Amino acid sequence: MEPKEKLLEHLRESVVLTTSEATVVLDSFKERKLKKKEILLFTGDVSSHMQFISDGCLRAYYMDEEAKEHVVQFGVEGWWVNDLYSYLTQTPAKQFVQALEPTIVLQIHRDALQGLYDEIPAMERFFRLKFEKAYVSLQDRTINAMSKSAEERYLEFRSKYRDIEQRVPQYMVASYLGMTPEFLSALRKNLK
Amino acid sequence: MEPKEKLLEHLRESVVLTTSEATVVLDSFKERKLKKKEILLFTGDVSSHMQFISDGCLRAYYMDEEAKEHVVQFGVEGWWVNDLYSYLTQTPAKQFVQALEPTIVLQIHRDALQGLYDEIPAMERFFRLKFEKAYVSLQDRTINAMSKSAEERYLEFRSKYRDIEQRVPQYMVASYLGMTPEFLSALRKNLK
DNA sequence: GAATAATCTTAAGGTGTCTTAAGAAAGGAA
DNA sequence: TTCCTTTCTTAAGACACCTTAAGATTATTC
Repeated sequence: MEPKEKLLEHLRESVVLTTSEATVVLDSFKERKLKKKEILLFTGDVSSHMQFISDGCLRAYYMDEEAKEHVVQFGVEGWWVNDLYSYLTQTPAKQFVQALEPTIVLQIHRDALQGLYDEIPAMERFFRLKFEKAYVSLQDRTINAMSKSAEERYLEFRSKYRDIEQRVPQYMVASYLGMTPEFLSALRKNLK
Repeated sequence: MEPKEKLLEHLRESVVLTTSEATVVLDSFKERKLKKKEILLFTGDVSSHMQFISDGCLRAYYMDEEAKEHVVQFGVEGWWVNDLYSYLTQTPAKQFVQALEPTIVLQIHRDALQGLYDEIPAMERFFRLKFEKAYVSLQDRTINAMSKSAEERYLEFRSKYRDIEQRVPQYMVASYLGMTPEFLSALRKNLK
């Protein structure tokens, strides 16, 4: 399926759009292709687009003071990725966003999106709903991160995102789950 | 200041409301007073209201399998509290919401809020913006919880929410930060 | 298909945080 | 004021998870 078809289908899972609204919306997005390992957003740049993943897989991560990477988020087809803090506050990003596979994203500039919010109420509703859900699932992750053991977190991740586990390196999963790759490796051994 | 005045001021920090819109909005909220320790939402109940805190202080928490409490969130004047998962999915709440002081909240039923979304686009915008910000700050908390030491988390909490630290028992702060009260106590001793 | 890079595993020793148990201090109710 | 409840502290021993370092696999590139 074409990237923009995917996006439209994705939007219509949550809100109602007329044909003419759909045209306006889709025309606001530009396609961007990324090679494996290519970086979509660099630390220090200001994020100025929202990005819908049409194909492929990305991660958002940051480097701490000791230059260690921490994976904040994965994204696959049908998800949105960004350094949202940078996007919302227009300050330099603290995160990188990087393709882990050949990837296609659809980007909309924040000015254009602001225009859509004013013109097409369904778009404002779409993002209101999107953020509500995102908040709830992030809260779930936070609670897990703080109160569950490494093994429990891994098992939950595996049952929830089996597809992602198979597509990304194990050390990135470890990082996403807040443990060392060595510990995850040992833990996995014990499971079998 | 009157509860509804506070709410209106709060809304107008983010969006524009005409006088007549303001009236419609405020009429949709009902005031509810809570005594210290009173419970606003019980585990097992379905959350059907969004709640704005006009005065006082609350916490949201859940009990794990071993009957230990985990504080998910604090809220003071000008914040919103809820078990959002229960509210959004209309399933039984996993969290309690409890007043930690004599508290006044303004509640709006989800059906009424849905009506406002349809009638008054500024309200949809308000919550879109609210959830964007909430998501970003929760993400910050998640990153901290996963990658920082107990001491760092506590110091950050203290500098960010000094007011809350002074209003709630220390063991609840420990729980919110994902550590035991004993450890927080020891940690604080070392700081001086 | 060889060479190089990326990823995963193993293991020993260390540290941060928890558990348990007890007592001390502070707060609220009568 | 006094009593009872809630909250906070102290300390010893335990354990989950980390660090470091090295070698073993598996992918990627030319």
